Amino acid sequence: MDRADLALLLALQDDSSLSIAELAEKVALSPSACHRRIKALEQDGAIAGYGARLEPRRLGLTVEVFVEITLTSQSREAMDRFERSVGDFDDILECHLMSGTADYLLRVAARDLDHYDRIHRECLARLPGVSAMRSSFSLRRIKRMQGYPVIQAP
Amino acid sequence: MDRADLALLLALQDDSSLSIAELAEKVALSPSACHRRIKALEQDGAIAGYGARLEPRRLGLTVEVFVEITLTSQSREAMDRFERSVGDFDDILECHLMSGTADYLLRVAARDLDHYDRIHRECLARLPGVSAMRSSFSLRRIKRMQGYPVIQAP
DNA sequence: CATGAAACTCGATGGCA
DNA sequence: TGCCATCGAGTTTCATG
Repeated sequence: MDRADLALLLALQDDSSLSIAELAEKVALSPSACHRRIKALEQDGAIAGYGARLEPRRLGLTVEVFVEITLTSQSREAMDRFERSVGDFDDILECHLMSGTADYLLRVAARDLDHYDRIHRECLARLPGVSAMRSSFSLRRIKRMQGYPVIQAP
Repeated sequence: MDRADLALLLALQDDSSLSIAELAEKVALSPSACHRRIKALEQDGAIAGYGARLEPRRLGLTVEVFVEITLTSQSREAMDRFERSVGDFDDILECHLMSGTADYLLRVAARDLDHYDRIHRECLARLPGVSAMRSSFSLRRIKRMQGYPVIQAP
């Protein structure tokens, strides 16, 4: 994974609709070398896939929520059960096991507050072993996540 | 924006490397109709772009942090200054203006704790008008954000 | 006027030097 | 590894309901 690979990853993360020729120019590589490296990065797993970035507002999603969750028990079984359950609900977009006071951080999107209320009752409230739940609403998105920084190890 | 458009958005968000023919089959549309609708959705802004999903571990990023920030003042000027500053730092991947106790939620990724410490000093500490900052570390990613749910309005 | 089919063109792919 | 030929897919056009 050299400098050219990192440049490729950065360019592809930013815009994967570029043609091989355009990419090749950006990273100062021959088109064929470019093509081979991309295939290698895909096989390697560095590139997990390709997707369209959708505008949530255009999907009618006006509410974005971060939910901090504390479990009643931090036993291995309780956490396993909780994590398996998280996978079952499509309304939970993202989930992290966290350090600090809360145990988990969830991310949820909804059409409006009514819809979020429904998700809260039908999905979040059904997660097993939850002792406390704190929802924080995003009032406005200042900066959108476009991907991860691609930096060279020092 | 009818049912077929939503199905298209969902499919493209999930995997934009599909061919038009494959997409057309998925959404039960003719390839040409499929092509036209995608172009329309791109122009419409529903599709903001296309990108590769990179695996942060493969980029050497082992640390992912959510940072809650409180400002000293909630005046329009203070918030504007803060938000403009957020845009200047590439290390800040995402930023939301939040309801509740904290004012802003930031998302940061780093190679390791040393690296995060450096980001903390050279980037986060330089944000203007910050009165309190609380970092929560993601110990493990349970569920990855693949995009937004595409649902039909009721 | 919107839709589907077919021709065309361009870029991705694989083999070769 | 770079170049070229091939093939397949995206794009445009035209004909049709």
